[in-house]
This record gives sequence, structure tokens and C-alpha cells, in this order.
Amino acid sequence: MSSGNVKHELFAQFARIGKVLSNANRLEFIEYLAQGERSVESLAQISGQSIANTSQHLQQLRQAGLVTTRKDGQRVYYRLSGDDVVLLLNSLRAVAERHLTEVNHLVSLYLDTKDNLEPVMADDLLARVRSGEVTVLDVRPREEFAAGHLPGAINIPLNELETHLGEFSPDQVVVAYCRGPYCVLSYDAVARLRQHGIKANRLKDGYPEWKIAGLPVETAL
Amino acid sequence: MSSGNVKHELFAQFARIGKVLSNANRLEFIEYLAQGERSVESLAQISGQSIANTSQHLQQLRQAGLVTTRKDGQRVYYRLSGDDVVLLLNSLRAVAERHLTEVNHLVSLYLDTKDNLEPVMADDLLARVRSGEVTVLDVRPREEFAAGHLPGAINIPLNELETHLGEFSPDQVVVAYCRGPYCVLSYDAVARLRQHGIKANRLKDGYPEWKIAGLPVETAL
DNA sequence: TTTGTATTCAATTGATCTATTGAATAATCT
DNA sequence: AGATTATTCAATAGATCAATTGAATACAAA
Repeated sequence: MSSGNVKHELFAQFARIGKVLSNANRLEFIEYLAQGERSVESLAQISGQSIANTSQHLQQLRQAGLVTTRKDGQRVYYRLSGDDVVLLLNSLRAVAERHLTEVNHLVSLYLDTKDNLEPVMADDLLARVRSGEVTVLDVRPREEFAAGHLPGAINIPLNELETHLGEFSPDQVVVAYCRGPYCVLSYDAVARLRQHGIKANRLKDGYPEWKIAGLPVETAL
Repeated sequence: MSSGNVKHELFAQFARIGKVLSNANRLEFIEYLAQGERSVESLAQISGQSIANTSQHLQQLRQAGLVTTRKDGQRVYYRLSGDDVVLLLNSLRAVAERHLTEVNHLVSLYLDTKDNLEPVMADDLLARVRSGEVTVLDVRPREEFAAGHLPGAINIPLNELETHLGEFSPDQVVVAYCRGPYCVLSYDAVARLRQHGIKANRLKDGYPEWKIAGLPVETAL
């Protein structure tokens, strides 16, 4: 094999990974899978895609080596093949954030409101959690919370937050988190909590980043 | 704007970056640009692509924010817009590598030969360079060497290596490097040097990684 | 075995991407 | 000014991709 061919073949292989990252739906699947493993049906439901479509995207992810499968009974469960996939997605985000003004525009338009711009850092939070200063709020769906969450966190899925607002007191300091640095759930949660006079902030990153950093996590039995 | 729309729009922006990484030629351009800025013509020449094609790919890279341009006279020079682009490419490589070794043995066989080449780590090399133990060999084209190289390195482009073999003594220890962790130039160089009885090893990463790590570099006047 | 469920496969349509070609623009040189 | 060079634009054909639909497979429960 000539050197030129090897080089081209290598870049072609790298490009295959890039191709798999070139579709918004697939990136969304990756973010869901970063929370924990999921069945095809479950992914189809949460993403709003058809089953067949979901299956095809997942197979592309598998062929590129980003996910692996496990069969249990009649279900097929997909999961990320390694932490490096989360790191890759975050690297993609970092470049997008820095260079695509549209991203910053979107974020600032809908999400940031400047006050929110003081996200809590992970190691900072850990100390405050241990001293009981703050309430950690996980606004992801129950399924994802069960698969793993921050120690001591309480789980109120975003769409149920309104009915639980009475349970917070104005003295409490709440730190909300969800799936990742750009996950919209925690932005919404912080906004609603503040509307009701509750001191709330966002954790800068989400559960996958916390876990990859080697910080302690809890899982439901 | 609804929360779902924002989310989808954000992923669509991230996917734009992915799309730009989905073509082998563009990845190759990124690797060339990681060595230093280059004109369109120069990139077309080294990549073997047509000028028009090169220009179009570069514009896609620019629209995605991965590169910026500088006009000097009648030439347009392209350069990477930041170190995070190199980190992104390396993150892509890392994921691909894990999968490649499982799937594509042809490529991994040619490159790996891990037992033979056992690459030298960057910080390891720095100490040995300073004590004069090793000769550092840069096998990239002169153009890229001039744009920046490891301190004290000598430049012999790979295709000229044969004619300079006599200048190495069997006592010398040579560490060769080129454009990055998967750059084939240094693999070939080490193989040829060893064929002639010269002790040679590969630097694990290439010049861009060295530079990003904050290690010292030299540039030609 | 029959029935039902979860997932995958196959075929289709419309859209997008790549590479090529030749012309258009812009800056430099004579 | 006219000619030359470097780069970009525009139009094209062939290839690939996304989403839809309906059928096929594999497993489990009745």
C-alpha cells in the first residue's frame, strides 16, 4: 500500500466519523445516549422521530463505532461506545460556540439573559452540596435520572416543575442541571424558579460531563 | 421561540461543523493548515486538488468558522481560526482510532507496528533534546518547517531523505516527527532510517500538538 | 403454534454534496 | 492601459443522504 493511499484512506475513515456528526438528529441521539443507554423505541419517542428513522440513524452511529448495542429480550439497547464520544461532541460544541456567531446569538436570545450567565462550576458545586448549602435539581426525565445523577440531587422533570414550585422556599438556593452545557431544560427551569422568587442558578455542564470528570454519581437501584 | 425549536436549531448549528468534517479532502486541508497558513494555490498543489475545488472547500471551512483569511497582494492566505480546531480534529481521530483498530486492519497494520516504532512522548523528548542526546528530524516540506518547528530540529523533507542518509551516523539517535499523530511521513522516515542501521523513533504527535501544548517552537526568519 | 411486539430491511422521492469546467473578478506587472 | 496571475463564482452531472412507507425478521407471550 502506498503512502498516499494510506493517508487518503485514513482521512476517509476520519471523515466517516464527521459524516455521522453532520446531522442534527444524530447529534441529538448522541446527547440522549450520553445520559445512559436507551432502547430504539424510547429514543424514537423522546426525539419525536419515527421508529424506522431512529433505527437507521442508530445504525449509522453503530457503523461508525460511536455506539454499541445490547439485546435484552426483544429490545435492543443502544449506548455510547466510550467517553471519547462525549468529549468529541463537546469539542464540536466548543468550536461551534467560539466561531458560529449564530450559536451565541441563539443562546443569548433565548437562553442567556445575562444573569443566567453565571453558571456554577462542577467542583464549586461539589463543596456546596456536601455542606448542604444548596439543593441540586435534576430536571431531566425520570428515565435518565434513574440511569445516573449527581449525589443528593432531586429529580423534577421540567414539565412537572410548575406543580412542585410550592415545595421550594425562598431561602433555598437551587442549582439546576440537565443533559449538557447547552441543554435547554435547565435554562427554562432557572427562569421559572426565579419568576417565583427562588434563588436559582445553572450548573455549567450537565450530567455526562460531571460523570466523565470522575466526580461521584448515584444511580437508582 | 419555543424551547424545542431552540434545541433543534442549536443542534443544526453543531451539525454544520460536523458536515464540514465529513469530507476527507477538507480534513486534509485542516491538517495542512494546522502547520501554518497557506495560500489557495499552495494548498491545491500539496493536496493534488484543482484550484477551484480547493477554493470551494476552503470557503466551506470559512463559512463554518474553522478558518480565517488574510489577503496579501493578490494572494489569499488561509489559516485555522483557533487551536480548538486542532483539538477537534484530534478528538475525531481519537474516536476513529478506537474503531479503526477493530474494523479496518489494513490501515492500522500499516500505521501501528506499535512494537517497532514505540513513539516518543513530547515532554520526554524535550529533556533529551536539551541534553543533546537526540537529533530531532522534521520530515515535512520546507514551507511548513519554515512556518514553525521544534527547537533544534533539522529539516529533511521525506522525499529527500534517501540522498541524506549518509549524513547520519549509526551512533546517533533520531526522533522524527511531522504533521500529527497519524501523519505517514514520519512512519516512512523511521522505517527507512532503520533500514540503514540508524536508531530512529517517531514522536507520538506532530508539530501542531507540540505547539498547542505550549512547548517552545522556532520559526525561520 | 398462533399472535403480538420490537426492530430492521428495502424501495422511493426530493434534497444536498462533490468535482469539473469555464467564465468573472481583483490585484499586480510591463 | 493592457496583459498576467490568483482567486472566486456559476452551472452542470453523478453520487449520496434524509425521511417516508410498508414489508420482513426475531423474539416473547398466550
